[in-house]
Amino acid sequence: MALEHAILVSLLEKPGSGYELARRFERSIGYFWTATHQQIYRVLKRMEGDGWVDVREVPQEGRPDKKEYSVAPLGQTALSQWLHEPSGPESVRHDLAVKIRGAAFDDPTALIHEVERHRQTHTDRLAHYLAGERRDFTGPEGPGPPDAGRELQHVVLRGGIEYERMMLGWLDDVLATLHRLASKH
Amino acid sequence: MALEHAILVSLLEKPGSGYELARRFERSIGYFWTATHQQIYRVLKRMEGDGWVDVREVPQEGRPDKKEYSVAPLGQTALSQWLHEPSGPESVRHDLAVKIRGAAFDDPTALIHEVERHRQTHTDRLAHYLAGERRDFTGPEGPGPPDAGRELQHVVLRGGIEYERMMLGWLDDVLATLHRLASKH
DNA sequence: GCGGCCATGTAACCTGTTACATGATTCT
DNA sequence: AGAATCATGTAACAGGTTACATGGCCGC
Repeated sequence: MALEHAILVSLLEKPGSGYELARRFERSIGYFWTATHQQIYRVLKRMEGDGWVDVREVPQEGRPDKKEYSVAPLGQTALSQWLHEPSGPESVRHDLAVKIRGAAFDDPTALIHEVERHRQTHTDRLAHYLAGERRDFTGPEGPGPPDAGRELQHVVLRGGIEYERMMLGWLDDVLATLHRLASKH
Repeated sequence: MALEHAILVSLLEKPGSGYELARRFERSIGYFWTATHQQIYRVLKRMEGDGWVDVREVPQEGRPDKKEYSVAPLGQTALSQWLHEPSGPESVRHDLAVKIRGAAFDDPTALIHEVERHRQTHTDRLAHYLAGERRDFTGPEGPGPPDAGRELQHVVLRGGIEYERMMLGWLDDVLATLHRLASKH
């Protein structure tokens, strides 16, 4: 399992509460690892029990108090160990591909709207990624030391961007195929 | 959930046993939806109880008897209904991206081997997909009616091919980044 | 007053993974 | 003799999803 490790990475980048982690899993990290707040609270509690993270109660004004988590030495070790062991092939789950093959036994044209909907979400995400790239990764690299973290975050973001571009191209191919099938009958 | 639906599509393409389905989930269908045989037997039993599939005991010589499943009318209806409802955004799980961001807090160069390993599996898969495309989707379309099923299977395969190409490009980018970080210190 | 954000959780349930179990046949 | 393939399953556990629950503050 790797949710624990994703949380460790996020907390190393910046300590925060379960709620804040949940928000991050809807944004940056969520682009390659999804998790709900229930899942996060559950795992965080286990990690606390295992001594992977430290907790600090932070009283707040005007809003509920929060528990700020940060990575403990044991967590560092666990992460390092995980980084050094090979990870298997990722399991894939593409509803849309199943639907496209299933459409052969139903009305293929009925899928056009669904595919267009997906196309829209990928367009939006691409725009969002590109905005993030412009915001965080343009300008001079600075005269200081080359920031490894920054470079690595950037290359992951580039992966997201390429993924969205690939998907848009493929979805156009899918739409063209569906339209061809529609006109041929 | 869509494992049920993936099974329905597979059985519509060709009826078969649980074992045969498990094999298909290692090949063609497995490219966009993974499942183990245990999972398949469990779900198949539920689908049988729900009247989505019919079973036929097939005695065999020289090998164990098998149960051949095929889609029942209720299953057809269920599939059709699923095809017409929108599906949410797919949940993503990319260990490698987590590891890359995590590498900022460890030794980034240690990841090089892991990334190269992934690169190799993607190279292999691409070759495999391309071989499948040559085998199944070359030659004249034939003078007969345009086969919707064939066209749709092909467009899904093209998606797989584009995905692998994108991944190879990105992994090269990742490797270049890791090497750059390694040389700068 | 209503909806949304911040913040934390519990409980039930459904899915997915790993390990174990059996047994005949075919190939090397 | 040993390994691989065909064929079906059970059991235990880990991980993920959905629904429910609470409660103050802020803006419209």
